[in-house]
Amino acid sequence: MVTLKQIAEICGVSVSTVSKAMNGQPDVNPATAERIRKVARDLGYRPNAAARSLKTKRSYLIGVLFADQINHEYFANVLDSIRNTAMDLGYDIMFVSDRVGNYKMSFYNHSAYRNCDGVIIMEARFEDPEVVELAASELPIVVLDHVFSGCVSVMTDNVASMVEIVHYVAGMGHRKIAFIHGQENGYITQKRIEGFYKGCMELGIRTPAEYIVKGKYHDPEASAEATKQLLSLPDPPTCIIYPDDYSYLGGLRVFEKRGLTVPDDISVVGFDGIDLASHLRPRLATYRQDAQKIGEQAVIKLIEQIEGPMKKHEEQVYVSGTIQPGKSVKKIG
Amino acid sequence: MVTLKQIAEICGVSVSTVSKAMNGQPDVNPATAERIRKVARDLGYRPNAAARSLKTKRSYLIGVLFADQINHEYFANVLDSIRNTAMDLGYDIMFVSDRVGNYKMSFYNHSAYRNCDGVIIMEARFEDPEVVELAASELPIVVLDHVFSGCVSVMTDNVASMVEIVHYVAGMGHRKIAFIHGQENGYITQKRIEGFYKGCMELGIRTPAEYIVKGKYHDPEASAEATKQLLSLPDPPTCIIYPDDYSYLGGLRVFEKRGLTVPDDISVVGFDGIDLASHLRPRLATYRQDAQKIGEQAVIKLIEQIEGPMKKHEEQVYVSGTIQPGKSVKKIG
DNA sequence: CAAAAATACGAAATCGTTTTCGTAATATAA
DNA sequence: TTATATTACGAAAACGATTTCGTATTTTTG
Repeated sequence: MVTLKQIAEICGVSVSTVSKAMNGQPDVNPATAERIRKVARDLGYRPNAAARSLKTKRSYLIGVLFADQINHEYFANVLDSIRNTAMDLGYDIMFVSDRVGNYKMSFYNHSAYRNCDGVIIMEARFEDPEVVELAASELPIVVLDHVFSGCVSVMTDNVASMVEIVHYVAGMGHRKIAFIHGQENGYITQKRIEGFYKGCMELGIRTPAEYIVKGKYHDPEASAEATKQLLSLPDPPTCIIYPDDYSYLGGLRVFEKRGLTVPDDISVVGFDGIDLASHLRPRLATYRQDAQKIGEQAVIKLIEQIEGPMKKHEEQVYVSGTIQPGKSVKKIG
Repeated sequence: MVTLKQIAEICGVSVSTVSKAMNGQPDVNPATAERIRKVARDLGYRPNAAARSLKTKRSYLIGVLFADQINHEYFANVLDSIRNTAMDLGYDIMFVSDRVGNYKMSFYNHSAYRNCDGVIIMEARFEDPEVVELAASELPIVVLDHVFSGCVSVMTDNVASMVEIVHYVAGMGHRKIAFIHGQENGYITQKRIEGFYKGCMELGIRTPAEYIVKGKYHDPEASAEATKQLLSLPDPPTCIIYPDDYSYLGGLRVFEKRGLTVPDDISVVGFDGIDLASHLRPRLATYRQDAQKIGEQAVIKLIEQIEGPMKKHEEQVYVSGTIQPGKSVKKIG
């Protein structure tokens, strides 16, 4: 491994000067600096992150907290965007776990142990005391799809998105609109339910309580159950909004079994706007969350806290998505 | 930040002794060690990865090279397994990219810069000189779905899996079996094509060249194209094997448009065995790759090279998958 | 031309660990 | 009891960088 010291010896200067030359410090003769850099290049010098981090207390490492939805296309897309943006801005991404081998280590301790400059909390059990500890720590944090006091949050405006969906569906003539929502304890679920009500209210649509049933995100089984429930209502809905695109597969299954065709017999809308939705026939109408931008904002807002004058603070960043029409909603009335 | 020095002062011992106590070295009085550890615990001491790594040349960090298929369910599952296994064994996972900010840095240099103890290459452009450089470096490497000389590879036995699929399909009475394969330049594609031929050969099935058409992995569009091509053959196949489960969606679309029903009019088989396959109706018959085990083996084999007596070497590790029947193949004849 | 300012560099401390080697104190063996 | 072995600890060097501060030299200014 080639070190600054070796370069210094070859160039006949001190280690300090080499360091400065490599970092583009002003107090080194341009000619000398160039000579040093050339030698460094020729020798294949590369800095040592550990040494640098030890001295500067900056690791250029961003921790990412990811519980288990890694195989969810939407989250995967966000993660990918986080990775790309971080890379663009000179940071690396590391997963933060709650232990190191047999040794138990809280999320916060783990992040600190690795000298992470900040952490993005995406997809975690937000009530977990360890997650709360992390959020409340002095580390710069960005949370996705949740709000922690004192932290920056980045997410789709869930109220607005549901309002949009309701408007879209109502615009197609539907009045009997059902909503299968995700886990009730989640922040975004609350907001989406709120948005659903709001949309209905704005349009003067009276929605019976039975039209709002609980399901689970990314879970076709749960959606299948909920769908059956809705279909067996004395006055079933003409349109069902699913927790997300993927879980709609459960509903689809039920329709097929009962000989119902989408959208002729029943209209449906998803959420997320993953590629899957556009490969289904009929194309699934959905609300496309801008995963790319959400990941981007997460990183930008995190680095802002790390490098900028504005330290850790509370802020909500909403990234707008868009209705992606599709053919799964029938025009009626 | 609590350091060994502070603990040493409080306990009235030297830094060396504290270090030894924390690491369970034998040359420290058990009573003293316990006393030190208690103080450390009370103070919330946590080691500093950078300092440790700088001194020991071991980072307990595994680099993962991931080009862009992160939103592919199969890869996501492998990644998840890698993450879990690494965590179990005391390692962290970091993505390795080919630059740091504006500064271009090869995959190898990046891995070395971060002191990665080893790198798992999953899903990369294997012909990329930088990937080749990384594979050829002194760093312990494990490659997935590809073979590099001098490196450990972990993958499904692609020949055997295709043979199994052909046997399965033939066992259902099919003789006219088509295969849409992925990108031809890939190692696994070659192997799968080989397996397909082998299976047909073993069963004395004469497959016309037109039954083997090229498509792309994870790409429904390409599969749609290939499917059309197959269906318009004078003597079309009774069963089509797709590059993977996801890309089958493209085929499905074509069938629906033409009014063909699976499996009554046409039988199909996928590859991967992702959850999606089991949520489709009819359930898609597929070859389930054991993503969990592949990830596990990748990490185990990597750490074996890092810690074990057996240094970097060449080895092929095959993880067997299983046929997952489904209802998409009709019993005929 | 003298004084002040700017330039270019180096010595040395430091970051938080680990590890080697030396040594006093104690325990064991002869 | 003396010689030897063991135990328990510490001093100090090292890992590879960054950074502060001091200083000799050169340049600018009045």
